[in-house]
Amino acid sequence: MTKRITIHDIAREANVSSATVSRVLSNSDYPVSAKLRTRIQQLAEEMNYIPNMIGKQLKTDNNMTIGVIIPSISNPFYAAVMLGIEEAARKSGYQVLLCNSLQDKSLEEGYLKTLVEKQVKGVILSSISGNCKLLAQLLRMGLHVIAIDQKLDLPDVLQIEFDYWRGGQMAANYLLEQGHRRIGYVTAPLDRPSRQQIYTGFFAALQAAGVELNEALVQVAGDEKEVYDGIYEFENGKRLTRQLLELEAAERPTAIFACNDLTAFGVINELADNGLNVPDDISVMGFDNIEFSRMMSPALTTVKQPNYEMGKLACSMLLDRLRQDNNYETGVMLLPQLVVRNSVKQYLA
Amino acid sequence: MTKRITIHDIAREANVSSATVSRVLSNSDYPVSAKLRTRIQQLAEEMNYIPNMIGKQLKTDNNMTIGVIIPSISNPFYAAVMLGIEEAARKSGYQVLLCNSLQDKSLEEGYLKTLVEKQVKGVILSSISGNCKLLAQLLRMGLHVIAIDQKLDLPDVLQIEFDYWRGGQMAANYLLEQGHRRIGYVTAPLDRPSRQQIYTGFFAALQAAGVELNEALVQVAGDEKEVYDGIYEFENGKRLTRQLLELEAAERPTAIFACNDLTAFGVINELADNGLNVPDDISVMGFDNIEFSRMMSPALTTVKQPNYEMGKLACSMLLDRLRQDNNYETGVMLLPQLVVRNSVKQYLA
DNA sequence: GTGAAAGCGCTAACAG
DNA sequence: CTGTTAGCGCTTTCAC
Repeated sequence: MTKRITIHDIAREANVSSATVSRVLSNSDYPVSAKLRTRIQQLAEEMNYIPNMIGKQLKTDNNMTIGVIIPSISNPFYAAVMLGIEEAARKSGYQVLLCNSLQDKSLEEGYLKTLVEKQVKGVILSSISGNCKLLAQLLRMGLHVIAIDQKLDLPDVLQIEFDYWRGGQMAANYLLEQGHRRIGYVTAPLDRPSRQQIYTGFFAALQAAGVELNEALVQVAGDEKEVYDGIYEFENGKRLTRQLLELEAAERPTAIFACNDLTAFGVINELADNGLNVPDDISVMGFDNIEFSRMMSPALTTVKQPNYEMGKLACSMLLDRLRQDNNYETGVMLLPQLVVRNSVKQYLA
Repeated sequence: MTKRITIHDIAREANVSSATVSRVLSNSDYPVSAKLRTRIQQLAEEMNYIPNMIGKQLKTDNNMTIGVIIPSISNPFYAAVMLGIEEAARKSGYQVLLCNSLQDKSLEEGYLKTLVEKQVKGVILSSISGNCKLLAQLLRMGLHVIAIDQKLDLPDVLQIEFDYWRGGQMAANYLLEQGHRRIGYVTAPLDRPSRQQIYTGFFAALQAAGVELNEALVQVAGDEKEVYDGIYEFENGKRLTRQLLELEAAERPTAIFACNDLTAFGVINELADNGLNVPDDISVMGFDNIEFSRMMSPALTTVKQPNYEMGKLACSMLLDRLRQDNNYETGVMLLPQLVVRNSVKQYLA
C-alpha cells in the first residue's frame, strides 16, 4: 500500500511552500506564476496526488454532501425521487448519503443526528415522525432541511408539497364521471398526512356529488408496524381486497381506488386470483404513477405525482439555500395530474 | 444560528482539559474519574453538544462511510441491492454514499475518484467500464472494493459473483421442458459480461438439446447509448419484440426469453398491444425476479437473482475487510433459482 | 487520573 | 508572486 501523498510532499519535491501547492491544486484564483503552476500540476499528476477532502472540509466547513432520508429505496416512488436528487446534486458537485428510515422513528432521528455529526449542511427529508423538537434544534444549528412528500410544521423548513387532497378529489371525480357510485377505498394506515389528504379529498368529491359514504367499502389497514420489505403495500392491497370481496355481490364496489400504485397492484392481483377481470368486472385506480403502472396489463389508470421532478426540485432548492444561505425562497406545491389508461371502465348501471 | 459547541467549550465550562472531555465523550476506555465523567456528560447534554466527525476523521482516518456505485437506482434490481447494503451498513454504524453511474464510464470514474477524495475506504461497485487502470491505482492506495453483479478482473477485488451462465441455462432448460423449440431471445446490448454469460448459457443449453440456433429469433439491442431514464429496458423489450413479430407466422417463436424482468415486461406489453395473450398465444420468461415480476398478471416466470441478499452480503464482506484489513477472504458465487409462475405455458406442437 | 501539546491535511490571513 | 503561520475539532502520546 503506497503512502498517501499530501500537498507537503509535493511542496518538498517542487521546492515551494505547501501554500503555493494548495493555491494551484485547489484552483484558487490567487496569483501563482505560470511556471510554478504547471510544475506543480505536473508533479501532482506524476505522484498520483489525490486531495484529502477531510482536511479541506475541516478548514472550510463545507463537505459537498447532502443527506436524504426516505422510508425505503425499495419503493419505486422514492427510487425515482432519489434519482432526481442525485442528478441535481451531481451537476453541482455534491454527493448524497442515502438513509432508509424504514418507517421507524428512532431510525429517522438517529440518521438525522449522524448526518449532522458528519457535518452535512442540508437534508432532504420525507419524515415519518415529524419530530419537530430535534429538527428545530438542528435548524438552529444551521442545518437546512427540505421536506418532500410529507409536510413538516416548522417555519424554516422549505416544503415541496404535493396536493394530495386535489389528487384524491381528481381520482374520485374521474370514477364518478365514469359512472361509478359504489366505490371501494383501499388504503394503508392513515397515519401519514399524505394519506389522510388523499382520503379527505376523495370523499369530499364523493360527497359533493351526493354519493353517501358507505363504510363497508372503506378498507383502512390497521396501524400495525409496517414491515418494510418493499412488498408490504402490495400485500396490503391484496388483504384489504379480500375483505371487500366478502361483501354480498350486490354490495360489492364497481370500482376500487387504492392509495398508491403498489397497493393497486395488490388489488388487481387479488381480484384476478378470485377470477375477476380488471376492468371488465371491476375497475381499479391507483395513485402515484410509478413507472410500472404503465407496464402492467391492464395499464393502470392513476394520478401522477411527479416523483423524479420532485427530487430534482428539492435538491436544487436545497443547494440554492446552501450556497446563498438565505431562507427567503418560498415553498412550492406540485399539482396532480390524471393519467388515464386501461384499468377503469365506464360503468353502465 | 447558535454557535457550534466543541469539546473546548465543554472543557472550559467544566474546568478540565479538552483531552479529558474527548476521553469521556468518545467512549474511550481511558480512565477518567466517575465524577468528572458524569459532569462532562451532563454538560454535553445541556449544551447540546454534537461531535464534529470531520475533526475526528482527520485524526483517525476512518469516516464510517462506504460508497456504492450502480448503474441506476431507478432499476428496482439495484434498489433492492441498495436496501440490503444500507441495512448491513447501518448495523455496523456505517453510512452509504449512493452514486448512479447511469451507464456512463466517465461518471463512474469521476465518482470513484470523488469517493476516494472523501476518504471513503470501501466501495461496492457494479462496474460498467471495468476500468482497471484507475481501480488498480486506488487499490494500491488502500481502497477496498467489492464487485457485485459485474465481474472485475483484478486480484485484490473481492467478487460477489452470480452464475449468470447457469441462470441462462436454467431458463433455456425450463422452456425446453415445456416443449418450446422456436424460442425468441431478446436482450439489451451484450456489452456487459453478465448479459454475455446469460446468453452463452442459454444457447449452450439449446445446443445441448439439439436445437439449432435460429438467428432471426435472436434480437440484440444496438450499442447506442442507453439513456437511463429507467424505462429503457422496458422500451427495449417492446422494440425488439416488434422486430420478432415481423417474422411470418410460421417462423414466430412460441416462447420469448428476455435478459431481465423489465425487458420481459416490455415484451409482454408489446405482445398485448398486438393482441397476443401471454401465455396462451406465446410464453414469456424473464430474468432477475424483481418484486414486480410477481405482481404482474400473468405473474412472470423468471430466474431469481438474489438482489437484496447480494447487497447484504457485499456490505458485510466489505466491512469485514475494512475492520480486519485482511485480503484473505475468498469471493462467493451466488446461484440462480428457477421461479415458476404463470407466464410460460406448455407447448404442444 | 489529568493536562499540555503535537498533529491529521488543508486553507487563508498576513507579511514580505 | 511566494512563504510563514495559525488554526479547523479532534485524538493521543507523553509528562506529571
